[in-house]
Amino acid sequence: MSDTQDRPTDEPDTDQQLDGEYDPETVEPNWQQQWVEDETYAYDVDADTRYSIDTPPPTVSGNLHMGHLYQFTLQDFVARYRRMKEGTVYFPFGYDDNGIASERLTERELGINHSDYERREFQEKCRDVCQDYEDAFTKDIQSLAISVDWDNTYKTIEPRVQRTSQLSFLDLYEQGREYQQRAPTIWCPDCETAISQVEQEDLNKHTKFNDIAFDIVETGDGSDGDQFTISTTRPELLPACVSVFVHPDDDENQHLVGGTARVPLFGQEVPIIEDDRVDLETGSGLVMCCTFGDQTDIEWYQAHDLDLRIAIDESGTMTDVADEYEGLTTHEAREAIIEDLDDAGYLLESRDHEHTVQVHERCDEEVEYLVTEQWYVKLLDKKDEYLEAGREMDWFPDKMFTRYEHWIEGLEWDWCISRQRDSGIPFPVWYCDDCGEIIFADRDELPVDPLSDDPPVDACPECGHSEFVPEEDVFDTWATSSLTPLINAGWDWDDGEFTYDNPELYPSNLRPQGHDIISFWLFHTVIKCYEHTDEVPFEHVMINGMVLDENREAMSKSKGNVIAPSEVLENFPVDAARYWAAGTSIGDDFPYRKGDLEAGERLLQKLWNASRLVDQLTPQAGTVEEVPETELAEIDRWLLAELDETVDLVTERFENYEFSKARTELRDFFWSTFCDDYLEIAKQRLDSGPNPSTEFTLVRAHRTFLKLFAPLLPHITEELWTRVYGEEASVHTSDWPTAGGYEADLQAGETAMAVISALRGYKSDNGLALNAPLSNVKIFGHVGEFAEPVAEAMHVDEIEATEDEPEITTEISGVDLDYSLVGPEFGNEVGDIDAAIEAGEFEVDGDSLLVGGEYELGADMFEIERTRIYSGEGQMIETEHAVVIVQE
RNA sequence: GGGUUUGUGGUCUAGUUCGGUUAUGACACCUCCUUGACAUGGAGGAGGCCGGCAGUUCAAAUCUGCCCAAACCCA
Repeated sequence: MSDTQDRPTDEPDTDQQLDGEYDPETVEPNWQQQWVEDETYAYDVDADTRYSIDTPPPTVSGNLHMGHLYQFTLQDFVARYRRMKEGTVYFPFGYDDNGIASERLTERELGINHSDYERREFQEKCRDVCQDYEDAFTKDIQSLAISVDWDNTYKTIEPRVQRTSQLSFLDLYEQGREYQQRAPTIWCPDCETAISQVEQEDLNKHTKFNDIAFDIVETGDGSDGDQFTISTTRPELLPACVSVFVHPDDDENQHLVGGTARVPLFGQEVPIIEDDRVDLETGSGLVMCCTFGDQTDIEWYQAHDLDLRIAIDESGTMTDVADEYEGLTTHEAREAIIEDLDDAGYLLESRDHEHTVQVHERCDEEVEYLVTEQWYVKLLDKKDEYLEAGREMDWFPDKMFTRYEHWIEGLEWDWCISRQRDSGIPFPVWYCDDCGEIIFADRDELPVDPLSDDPPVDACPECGHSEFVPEEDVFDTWATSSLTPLINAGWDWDDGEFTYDNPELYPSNLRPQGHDIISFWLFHTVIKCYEHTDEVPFEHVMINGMVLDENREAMSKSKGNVIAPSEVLENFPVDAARYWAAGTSIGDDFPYRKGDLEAGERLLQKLWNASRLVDQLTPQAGTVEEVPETELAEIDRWLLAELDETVDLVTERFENYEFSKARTELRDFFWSTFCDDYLEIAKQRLDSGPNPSTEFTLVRAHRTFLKLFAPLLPHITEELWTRVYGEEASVHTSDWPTAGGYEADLQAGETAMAVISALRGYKSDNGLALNAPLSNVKIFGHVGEFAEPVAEAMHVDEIEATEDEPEITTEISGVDLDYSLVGPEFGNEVGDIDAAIEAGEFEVDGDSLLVGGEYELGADMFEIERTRIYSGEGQMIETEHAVVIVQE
């Protein structure tokens, strides 16, 4: 590392030149601290224009990973661009710390179980554990230069958010969008709570497929019968068996339908019924129905009005229905029952089997289906409306809308929002102990906890009874996190109506999030906000992909391929990591790539060195005077005109969240046009004394580059902005650049740059130093006023440029056809034309081309390809639009 | 099992909406060059016929169909 970097950053000195190498190790942490101290990213309520981002609040469940780094960096590109473009940005930060994830973290961290504590006590422990993680997380986010406004943060467990969440519950109930029902529910026996459809996922498990004999009590048609076989993976459900099903096409077992069977060991007699939902391919073709083993059991239970036999309780323990097995866990009961079946001669076979089971995504425990009383939000009756709501938002990339669409189309359950957990936001609800009437909290009193607060009435309005039972359940965590746009806008209830602290923040401009939670966070947010406000919560939705390892595989602890951000940042500057993150196509999964980090590091070095040169060439950089366009030298105007195009292009890229293209196009223009070409020219022009036109151009271009790079590379641009120009205000709060309306002969410029490039190649090929003089160069082509700059940059003594044809002999070597014109005109004769040209059977006749004596092609359809032969002094080089003759 | 998305040189990627001449760029690789901002630089080179097959067309990476592979979502 350089030892010349001990300059204090708080004393900008415009006269002091940049020197040495860029030292991100000290520069980056300095600025991160400075930005937080200066509140550089504070939201300005009074600004005329603004942009708001509904930041995803991470669940507090562990440490920062690459996904966080990637996702928050993408959001930060938008935030920084918009802050410069619009003036101010609302970029808050939240922690989602009220759900099962943080409960399980607390249990893990402290080695405790929630059921051993009072709810209050356990909640306190959760808060403490979460607080530590949140503090560490905040530091991490700051060290990534995420430009969050740290004055606007929230936690989903804090009282203000609890109030919002309970308010939402009451409003949806009043609108008739919620109901309470006792029904089969998806249940996690490990977490001991109801869960919703989205929280379950598939898992392949090894298990045993058991063939069990059932005694026939009587057959359906009175024929003889002794036993039949049922294949099941879940023998512990035998006590809950309420019927046996036969498929209508199952000829072999048709005689059983209408009969009765006896369940082994438990003895209950159950009906044998016909139903086409039986899977003929699996097992014996006969299936037992238990209340409940899976969703089909629920359907059968409802369709055939079967008995209810509940053999498993909330904790996955066998009930008294299981007779002697009562008190065993389901796993223990399974073992015991198989053994006893075997002893009794009812177990015919037990074989290995692999199948897919539904598990709770948080703990991988197999779900059960229990009949319990739960609260639901209605979804199924408004699918079409919610689809339409999704269409009202702009999706980036738009293909991600399909996921939202399919999720809604596939919905089969209303949303169960009650959870039997400790850490969460309570339902603001009590029940009359006598008649069961539901008593809701007053909106003005929220937040309430029915476990410690009294209901708002002394007597039941229905029956007059004065004893009440509190609702003990808490909300599903998504019931609260689906309100983030409203939390950000300060949605509240005051004086009999809904209000906003910051009405300008709703709807939000942008919802950024991963594609994995479209069906969780995005869907639930859209429907809840839509029901509360009658409008969709977002203008744009930006969906990011997942971070993969270098072999394009998902990072996971079990694969051991997880890369920690801290590991990356030990070896690379944050700006380099951001350069990598900008390499994505939005929505696609994105591999970690060391090469990109290295390329980012090189760009930082290039930017630093180019800035050093600009700084050296323009001693008065901070105070350079604007030169009117009419007084600018042609070459300077050309650079500024090219820059205009890049400004427009990069702006459009940011508007469309095309960070990868913004990065590539900006880098290319900066590196090849500005550094390779223009700086070389400027260097020579300023060599011969002061030149206001070039100095102004250098400064204008350089300042523009710093701004364009600022969203992607916030540290180095800030450092240069301050040091080169002595600016006191941050580059990140400066205005986004706009095109200056410069006009120049871009075609001539392009040709001239190609000539420079060709001369550079000539010198390289001929073993000459780049600064070696060339005595004479002739350019045949349109380079306008740029011959002189070319001569300066390439150290040419004498240069001549002419648009005349070069004084060389040519030989026709072929014909290039414009197939977009020739094709439609000649159709399937194109093959003949090609063949004739190939055979040399063509001649030029004035403006047209005669081919094979048969076809006549117009002037716009072809171009004659010539080989140039030069035998004069010097050497000929060809570029696309010019021929150059060089003499050393 | 169904659906969605993706499949371009060793790696990553542009181009695919509205088919059209030599398929873009970066990283890695090879050769040459100490040039006074930068060797984390510059010049040059090799490497792909666009997952596979079939079709439409004068013309297909680009359109259609089928197949294969991967990821995700849902059964």
